[in-house]
Amino acid sequence: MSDAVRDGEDPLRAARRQKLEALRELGIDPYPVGFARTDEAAALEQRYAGLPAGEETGDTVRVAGRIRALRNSGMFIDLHDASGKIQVFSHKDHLPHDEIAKLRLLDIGDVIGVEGQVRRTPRGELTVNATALTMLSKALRPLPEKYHGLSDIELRYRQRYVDLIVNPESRDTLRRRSRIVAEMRAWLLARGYLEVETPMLHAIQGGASAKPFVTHHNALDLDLYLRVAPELHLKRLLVGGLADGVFEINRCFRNEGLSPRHNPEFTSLEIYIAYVGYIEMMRLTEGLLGHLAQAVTGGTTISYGGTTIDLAAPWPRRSMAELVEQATGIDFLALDAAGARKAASALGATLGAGAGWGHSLESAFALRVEDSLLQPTHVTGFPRDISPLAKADPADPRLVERFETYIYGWEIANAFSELNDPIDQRDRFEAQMQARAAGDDEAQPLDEDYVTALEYGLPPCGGLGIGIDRLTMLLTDSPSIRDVIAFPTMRPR
RNA sequence: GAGCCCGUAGCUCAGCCGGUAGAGCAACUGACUUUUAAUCAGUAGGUCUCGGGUUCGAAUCCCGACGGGCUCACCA
Repeated sequence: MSDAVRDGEDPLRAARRQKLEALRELGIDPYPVGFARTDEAAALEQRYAGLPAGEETGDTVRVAGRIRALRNSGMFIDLHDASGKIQVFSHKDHLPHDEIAKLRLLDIGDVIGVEGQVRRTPRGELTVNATALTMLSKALRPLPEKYHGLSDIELRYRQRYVDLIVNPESRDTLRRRSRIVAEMRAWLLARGYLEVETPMLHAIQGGASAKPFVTHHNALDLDLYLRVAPELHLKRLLVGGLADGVFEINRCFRNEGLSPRHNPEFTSLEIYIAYVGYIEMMRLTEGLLGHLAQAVTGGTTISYGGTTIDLAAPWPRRSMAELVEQATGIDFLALDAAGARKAASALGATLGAGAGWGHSLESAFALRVEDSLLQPTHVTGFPRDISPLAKADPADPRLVERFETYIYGWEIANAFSELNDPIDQRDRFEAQMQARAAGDDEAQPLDEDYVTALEYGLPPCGGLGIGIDRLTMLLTDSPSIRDVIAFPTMRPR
């Protein structure tokens, strides 16, 4: 009896441990260094696409991957690498006797290297006739069932490595996410914008209305916030003239509830471009998202959850008040703060202590309009009191030059003409401080240094933020944000 | 934070108006040897998430905890 069995280890793992020991007794290192492979599965499939069934080539290749299936006692092996599948044929006609004996020590899940000649079987499967098998990594745990795979949602997220091995859709989604970020970066760099990195650890939270995570720096004996947004630092770089357009693609952290559309850490693009206003940012949004859809799905018409969404530019621009009036018959622009509050409450809104006219309008919008904006729509006319970093609308002091782009009822982009008047900015911060004192713990505190930066002169600029996780959900038709995050936040088990 | 639902073998699932568990795949033993969800015969594998309660008896009913999903609230 092996140690494993004696220790009460699960018998499936014990069997594999015994095979591991058997390999070692044969003088085989089950975890050797490297393997000089010549080809990936997909490359072979492509190169030998014209090879007729039943034909042998005599071309020797070396492939490597994970055993996903063993048939006929190991005579046929499905070997999967990152590019695809290649079949391995282990027959005594090609393999020495002692190699054939080693087949008994192989398990589904093992990573092996194979040298052999390429052929296509009479049944049409591209195959490597193995002349040598090399154990590259012995797997001690069994893989999930071959047909249904791993469908337990919790296990898929907790053990993403298993999910990725057995579920091609999971691999595809995360690869598309990578592609989205790469294409986004390339598209922005091609337009001359500078990619930068700004602090994750903030002494003062700012840049968004959200609850932060707090951490502590020991040497400085200082509480720090994980950033809720990079906005204020990016605009400082614009003040400094580092470039006329700067962007950052990076993580933000918000200490809020989890849901199929919220993960405590998420990735956003934020970009600030000097000498343009929010209208230009609409065009940028349309251009960027259209390009990404094209790159990832091959077109600008996508399908999400059975809904067809047309991303072809231009997208309609509608003001928040107009949309709310259309949906409810209530013209918030004709109401004062008290009237708006009453109207929003009548629609079912629960408004906090410090809620003003803008909060009421926004609540009405969220309750009655948001979900209906399935096709891309730029929503403009945002209230000033919920937009402390946006430039006022010259035509209506209650509003700012801001828009949010809604797709499938979700806020996908948020942009404005950035407020660069340091005196106005200080007033806005002070209003936020009052809201904070009144109980709004998401109101943004005054960032004295940011105001100082504005006093040196921030060029007029447009800013834009896009949530990459939700965008990826849309472009990959993923029902949960956890599907597009490799390791979503989970409660420890 | 609230409501609803879920948790049975490594995986996918049956069993759930109470009588202490089954299948397929995976594993093991053997057969077969051009298969591809290989096939055939056999074997083994379970604190039924955990803790209480009701009961002669609980996977099953009740309560609580833990973990997960969805919805709502907060938010992107």
